Amino acid sequence: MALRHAVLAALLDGEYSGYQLAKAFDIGVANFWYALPQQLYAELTKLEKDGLVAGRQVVQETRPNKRLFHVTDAGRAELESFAAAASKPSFIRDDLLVKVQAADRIGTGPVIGQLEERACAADAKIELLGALLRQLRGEADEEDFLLRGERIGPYLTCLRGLAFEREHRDWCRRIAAVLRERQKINADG
Amino acid sequence: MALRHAVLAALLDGEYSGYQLAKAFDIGVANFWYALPQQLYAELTKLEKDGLVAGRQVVQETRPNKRLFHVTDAGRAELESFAAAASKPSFIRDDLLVKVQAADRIGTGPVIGQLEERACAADAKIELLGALLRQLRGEADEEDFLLRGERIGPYLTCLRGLAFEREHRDWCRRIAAVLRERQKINADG
DNA sequence: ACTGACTACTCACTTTTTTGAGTACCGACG
DNA sequence: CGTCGGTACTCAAAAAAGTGAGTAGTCAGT
Repeated sequence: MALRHAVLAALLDGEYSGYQLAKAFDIGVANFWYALPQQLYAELTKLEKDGLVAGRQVVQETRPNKRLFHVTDAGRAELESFAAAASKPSFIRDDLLVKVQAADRIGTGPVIGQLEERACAADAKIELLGALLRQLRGEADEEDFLLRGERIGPYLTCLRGLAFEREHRDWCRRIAAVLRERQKINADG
Repeated sequence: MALRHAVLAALLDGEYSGYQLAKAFDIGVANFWYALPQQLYAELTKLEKDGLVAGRQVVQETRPNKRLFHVTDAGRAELESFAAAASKPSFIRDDLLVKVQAADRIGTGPVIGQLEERACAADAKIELLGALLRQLRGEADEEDFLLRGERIGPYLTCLRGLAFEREHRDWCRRIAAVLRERQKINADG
C-alpha cells in the first residue's frame, strides 16, 4: 500500500474532494507521488470503506455536488504506523535513463531531443516549485520558517523536488551536449 | 512495457543469464530500474517468446546449467522505436517523502531515524557508483572518456545515479537536522 | 554430518498502477 | 446554437510490478 499513504498525507492539510486532490497531485504532491484522478477516487473510496478518511457531501448550486474528505483518527494512526515501519529504498525509474543507457548503441538523435525537452520541462517545474516554496513560507526567511513554521512537511518535500529537478535538468543538458559532441566527432572522423 | 526495455538495454553489453542480470540490476542498472530476479526471469521468457532476445544453453559441470541471452536484431529495432517514442515524465516515488510530508503532524522520531539510515545507505551507494565509474572509464579522464569512449551509456546513467544519491543524502541529513532542531525547540518551549 | 551461502531457476498468486471510455451539467465564446 | 473547457465523478479492464514459496546441486566452514 503506497498511494494510500500519499493520499492520507496530502489530506492532512484539510478537506479535499477527489477532484481537488487530483489538482494537488499535479503540483506539490507530485514531488513524492503521482496518480491519475481515477486512482485517487478509487483510493478515497477504499480509504473511506476502511474508516481512514471520512467524507461529507457538499451540495452546490451551479456545479456538480462534491464530497470533501478528511483524515480520521484511525487514518492518523495508520500514518503513524506507516511512518514507524521501514521504508523501501528509493530509486529513479525513468524511461529516459533507459534510453540513455542504450543511446550509444542505437540512434542518438531522438534521445538528444528528449533530453532537451526534459531540461525545459524541468526549468518550468523549478519555477513552479520556487513559487510554491515562497508561498508556503510567506514572509519568513527559510531558516526561520523551517525552525518555527507550523506546517513544514510540504515545504520539505518541495525542497527535495526542487533539488531533484535541478539535478535532472543539469544532467539532461550535460548529457545532450556530450552526445551532440560525439555526433560531431563521428561525422568529422 | 517498461522493465522490458530496461532488460534489453542492460543486455546490450553482451550475454547474460537471468541470474547475472539480477546481479547487474542490484548495482549499475539499479540507477534507472529495479527488479527482483523472478521478474527478470519472467521478462526474459517473454522477450524470447517475442523474438527480441535469444538464449543459448550453457552446460556447466560443477554448477547448474544456465541460459545466456543476447539481444536480436528485432530487439535492437524495438529499442530504437522505444527511444524514438515520447518518454513519460520522471518523478520521485518514495515512501520516505510521504513520511516527511506528514512528519510534523505525526511522530517525528522514527522519521528522523529513517532519514539517517537513508543517508548512510546513500553514502554506501555513492562509493559503489564512484568505483563503478572509475572502472568503466579505466585510465582516461572523464571528459576524454565521454567524448571518445566506445561504450558510454552505462557511464552516463551512473553519473545520474551518483548525482541523485548525493542530493538524496544531503537532503536526508538536512531534513533530519531540521526535525531534530524543532524537537529541541518544542521540548524547551 | 550439518549448516549456511552461492548458483540458477520456476510457479503461482496478489497488489498496484495504468489506460480508456463514459456521464452530466454549467458557463463562456463566437 | 454549437462546441469547448471546467467541475466532478464512475466503471471496467489490462498491464505491470511485486511477493512467497519452492527445487536442486555445489562448496566451504564448524
